[in-house]
Amino acid sequence: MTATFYQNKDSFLVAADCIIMGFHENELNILVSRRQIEPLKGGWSLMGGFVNAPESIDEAAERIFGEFTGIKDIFMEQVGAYGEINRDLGERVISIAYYALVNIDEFDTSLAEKYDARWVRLTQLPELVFDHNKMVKDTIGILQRKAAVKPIGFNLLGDQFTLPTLQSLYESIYQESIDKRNFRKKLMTMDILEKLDEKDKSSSKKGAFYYKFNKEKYDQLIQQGLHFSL
Amino acid sequence: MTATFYQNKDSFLVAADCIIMGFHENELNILVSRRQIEPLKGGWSLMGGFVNAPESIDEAAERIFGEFTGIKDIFMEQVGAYGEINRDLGERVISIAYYALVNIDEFDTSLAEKYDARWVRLTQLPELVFDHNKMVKDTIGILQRKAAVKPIGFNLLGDQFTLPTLQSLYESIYQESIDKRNFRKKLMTMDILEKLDEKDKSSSKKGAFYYKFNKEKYDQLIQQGLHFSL
DNA sequence: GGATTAAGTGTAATTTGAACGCTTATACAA
DNA sequence: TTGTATAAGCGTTCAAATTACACTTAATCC
Repeated sequence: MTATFYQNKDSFLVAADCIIMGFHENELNILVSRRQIEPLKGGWSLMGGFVNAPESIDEAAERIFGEFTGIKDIFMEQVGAYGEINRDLGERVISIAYYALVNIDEFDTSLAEKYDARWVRLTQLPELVFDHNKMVKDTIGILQRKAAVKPIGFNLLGDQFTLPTLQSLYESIYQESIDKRNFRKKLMTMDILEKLDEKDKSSSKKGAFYYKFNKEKYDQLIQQGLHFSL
Repeated sequence: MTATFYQNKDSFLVAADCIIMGFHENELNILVSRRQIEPLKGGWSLMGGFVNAPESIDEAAERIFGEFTGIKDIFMEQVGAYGEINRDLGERVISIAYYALVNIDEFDTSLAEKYDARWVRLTQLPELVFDHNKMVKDTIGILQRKAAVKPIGFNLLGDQFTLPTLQSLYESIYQESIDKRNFRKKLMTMDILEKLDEKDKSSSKKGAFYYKFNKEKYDQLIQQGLHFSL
């Protein structure tokens, strides 16, 4: 392909880096891997790859995400573009960061092993290569702001979950503890959860009822002017 | 420069597009220009240009902003990366959008004329080339969310302004009317404005007192845990 | 000095958010 | 079988924030 309109312009390698987040044992986790190539081969890194010509940047991010996880159809949004000249020690690369929220329990670890990838607790995130720590930090900011007003947190859970689990998810997103009764009251007022008959007894003798997020009801209430807020 | 680490990877033209916003006659305005080059030469367009190799993407955006306005040191933040394959009809270009908030009255129009640029009311934005309307829409979303919790709106005003003007600024950002007394009460509670002795009599016989945003006081109060909210 | 115009001001009612402790269901051990 | 231990589940009170709402004032112009 030759330039037909824009000539004598510089061109750049463009990468997509994925901040893949999960929730496990009451903590947010991030998937990191050992970098496979030089420079900084073996360093802790986000999942990344180069954008190819025949794909959009969103598609590239989805492809890269799929390569590392085997999962399609996931909640994924752009964080932003990172374009400092020397951000990549190899050569000039502009990177577009994306974050994905996954249900860590449905996660197939076999692919991850291939890339020497592992989940690390957000609170114990190691130093990552290049500007990847900044990407993670920016992601957390987005997550904190967005989870408060959109029901994106449910992407981190299976399709049934208990209220104690949901609460601890929000506690780990906001990094602060929440009053149990106030939290439940707010949820019940919004009326977007469906209570199931089954209980999860793995973490208490009494057991906690499972709930489901009712997306149809949520959409309907939003159309009626409800504002999600947690 | 030859690739030393990353070989056989596709490279891309990268552009920066600027959503330049001002506030005039109680309305948000956006600077648009007639596109100077093919394809779609003459179409309404945001201010844009290609990123050059020796600059970061932020620097490119600042340079392009400066070329069109002559202004340095402006409030400018990234909106995001736009990377659909055919978003630019010329050839494949990945664009990083930035928005800037400027004081429209200090604006030098001579440079703008050179590029056939003009301010148009946000409510009467014409159809722009490529995905520029989407960039504007995304910017408005960011502005609405961010102006509510950070004092970025003041960038759209001169360093002195009246309360009626400030209120109408927020009304045009949120696209809804605000009660005068409640608006003032909230501002006064935050205690971040400094009342001046002078009045602006251009829009009423009584005249409205000028105020200044006190950044030092604001920073200090933020450190003490105050949350800006309007 | 009377009319016009937008600026400036306070209070009551409602809603929202924050704080707080006891009861219940179940498993497991004695 | 009874007792004990554990986390789940539940309601009320108080404070704070938000909303709704109407008259007075300063200055200009005629």
